[in-house]
Amino acid sequence: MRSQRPYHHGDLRRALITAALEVIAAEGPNAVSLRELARRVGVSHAAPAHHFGDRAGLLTAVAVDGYRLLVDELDRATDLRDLGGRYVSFALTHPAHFQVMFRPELLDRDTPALVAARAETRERLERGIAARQPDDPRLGGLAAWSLAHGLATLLLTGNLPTLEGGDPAELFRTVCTHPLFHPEPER
Amino acid sequence: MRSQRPYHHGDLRRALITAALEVIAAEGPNAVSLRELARRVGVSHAAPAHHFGDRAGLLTAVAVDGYRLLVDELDRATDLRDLGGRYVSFALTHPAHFQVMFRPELLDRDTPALVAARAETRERLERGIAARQPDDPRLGGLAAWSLAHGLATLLLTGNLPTLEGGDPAELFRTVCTHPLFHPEPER
DNA sequence: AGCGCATCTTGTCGTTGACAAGATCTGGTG
DNA sequence: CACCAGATCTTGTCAACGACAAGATGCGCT
Repeated sequence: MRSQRPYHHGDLRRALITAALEVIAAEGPNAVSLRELARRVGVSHAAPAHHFGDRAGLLTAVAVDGYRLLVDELDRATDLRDLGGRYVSFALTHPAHFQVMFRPELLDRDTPALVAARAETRERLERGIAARQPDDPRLGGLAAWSLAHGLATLLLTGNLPTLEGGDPAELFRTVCTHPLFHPEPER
Repeated sequence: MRSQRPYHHGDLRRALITAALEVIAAEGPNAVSLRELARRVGVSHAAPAHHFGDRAGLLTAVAVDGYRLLVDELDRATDLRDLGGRYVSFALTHPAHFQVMFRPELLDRDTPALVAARAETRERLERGIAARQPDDPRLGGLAAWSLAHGLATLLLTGNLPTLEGGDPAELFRTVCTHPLFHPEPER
């Protein structure tokens, strides 16, 4: 048991990311303040700068964390629709991560770790698509990703009040097979 | 010609919104500062507060402005796919508006003008859907809106580097009819 | 002529991000 | 064991910001 407050925190980096996720979940990424995170964790106001450089550096670390979790989730998918369902489900179960991941102006977009994590995610998505659309994986990936991402975003931003509550992954599967997208809808 | 700087600006409200749109387009909504907008327009640092209350009030006004433009655009649509195409196209031609419109934590979500503008937009989308899916307009609307919104968002956030450059409305139409969404994809 | 109110200004406070310089601890080398 | 190098954290400071308060200005209406 540490007497009071040891000079070295132990795992300050991880603690700050966790605190940031709490703030983001409660009040959004804009409410994240390095000084308040430092206060929560019990260190001085300038301690975070050592680990992350600046605010963008911290949020970039959060985004990388999120991409890793998403990759783990996508790796469990059994087929393409399950892939989309897991994508939407991830967004709703990890809203704090998801929000930061797709807000480029908050991030250091060229950080190697972020570039790598994003590439890994895209690889998972394209692999899932290619298994079913070997001739045109790029366009198919765009279509599936757009639908999943749009559904997730609209749910997260509270633009679909009447439809909340159900299982998001199942909702995606339903939407995915909707006849609206058929080439000959009138039969 | 006004001598130097008349005490009353004339149309400060509009001027501030315009300045805000410039800043958002250049550096994103987080870079918007009431004081810098005041500086650009040539008024004192507290002048904006009179028109918008606070920062959220100003961004809410921007969002309302955007919803009105979007409604005007959607009203020109000839059919459902054109509707989606115009939606995606609007997002890419008015990125500043679009970003603010779907970032609820930046806005005063209960402002009557915003609620009304959002309802009007939703009405346009659902009307377009209902014309083709009279039995289940809600789910069809969700599907089409998700696809359009997801495509727009991914394009805006720079997650689709290899596909940029083409006409976004046409891209939507292509994606919309992709066989990926067919109930029996293997035929 | 003059009153009321919207509009705009000046002044101020607490908070923040960023930077600089110094204190403290840890791990490894001699 | 002595000790050093670097990683980790602290204290101090600055400019910018949002918000608020109080006062100045000018427009429109009576």
